[in-house]
Amino acid sequence: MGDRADSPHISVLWAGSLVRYQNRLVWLESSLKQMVENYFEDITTVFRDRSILEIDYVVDQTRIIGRDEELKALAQSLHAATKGNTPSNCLIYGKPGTGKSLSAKFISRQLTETAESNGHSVGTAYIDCSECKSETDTIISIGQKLNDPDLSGVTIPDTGLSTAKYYKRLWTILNERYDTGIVILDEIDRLSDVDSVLMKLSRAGESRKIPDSSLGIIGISNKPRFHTQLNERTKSSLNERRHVFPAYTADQLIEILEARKDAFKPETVNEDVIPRTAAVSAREYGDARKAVDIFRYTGEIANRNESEVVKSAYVSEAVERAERDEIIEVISTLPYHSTLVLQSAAALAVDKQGSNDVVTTRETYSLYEQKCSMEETSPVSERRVRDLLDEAEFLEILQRTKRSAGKSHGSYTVIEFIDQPDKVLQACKSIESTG
DNA sequence: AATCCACTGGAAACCTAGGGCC
DNA sequence: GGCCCTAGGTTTCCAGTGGATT
Repeated sequence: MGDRADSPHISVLWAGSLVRYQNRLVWLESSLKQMVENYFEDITTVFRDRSILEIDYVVDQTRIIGRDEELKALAQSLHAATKGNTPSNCLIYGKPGTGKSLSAKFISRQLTETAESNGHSVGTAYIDCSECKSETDTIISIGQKLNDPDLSGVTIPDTGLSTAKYYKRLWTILNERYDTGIVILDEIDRLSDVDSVLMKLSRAGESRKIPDSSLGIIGISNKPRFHTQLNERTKSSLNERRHVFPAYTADQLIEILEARKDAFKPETVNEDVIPRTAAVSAREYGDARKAVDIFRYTGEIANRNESEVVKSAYVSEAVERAERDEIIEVISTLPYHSTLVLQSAAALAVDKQGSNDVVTTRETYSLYEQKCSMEETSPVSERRVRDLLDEAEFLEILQRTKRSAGKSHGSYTVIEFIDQPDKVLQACKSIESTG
């Protein structure tokens, strides 16, 4: 034990140097704080709560701005379900951003609550058909959303069963759990076997597959002529009511944007920003989603310019950015070879801008083959490329028209871009660079 | 009105991957 | 473990088409 550190003399010395050392540390720390710039402290932001400008944010749980008439009409079609009876099937049409999905979700929630207070159970399944394109996938999703294995006694595995078995399990779930099931099929036109799905769902009740339950379908599409694609038997068994959602007016857009103004700090949004954003959006699209996007971008531009207020001068740049992001969003969902094909077609279109020359499938394919050899990937067949172009046409990136060159020259297809081809080209490249 | 031909798009089949059921 | 199921991407094949020209 007689350790040196135990001797009182040395302990005092140690303690003294320790105190000096600690003081020195404190001094160092405080001077460091003065020297190191805190990059977060200097950021000026006009936002108070940006999440209010996310499209899914629900501003008001009790209503949807500008859609009172449409909600009333939907309620009319569905009201039978509040008393445990079979509701009418509905098809909702309207351009993007006209509040179709929001309204369908809103009304089905209200329906569930009202039915519950009447002592009836309603189950709702919201399906985004752009994410489950096949019939089986759709039925799986519906089943999984409505199911509770403890109550129904069945499970819905992700794969492995035949389509017929998935249907059977869905009927069991409906019988065991609900008086009424509501299936919302958003972007229903993306569904490849739409006739088969609608036919089986709409006939489930009459064919006594679900004797203890009933089923209502709400289809949502932005293609006004969607129902003409359905075959006659589907149409007659669906027997749907159609609801058309008009584009928002400038006044309604103003109201929508005003309701989200709290996303910004008080007094940061100049008076003319909202009317200008609403006017631009109403003139070109009547699309609330885009209007909200543009509104958010004006704030981001203000931040980037280190401005403490959002000025109406930022609106046109915000519009451009919204358009660019929209193209990028669409293209980024496409498979790799699809972007190569689009890039080829867009490059040709840019090249030929201003001339009378047109872009054809054949030329696009040749350029695409060259691109593939540069990228060291093997090209898909020309037939497959026609399908990829078909998909791009469906997504409204481009449109095609068939022409004939006459006797001994055959026919060909002309590809034209709906937006400026250089924007498509830029979008493809930006996706490529981000991986 | 008949002709001609490059191109289109439907159909079938193939392949791989993933998974449940008995 | 063997048999069953489906999705989704792809290739191969080929009948049909459009419209300027003859």
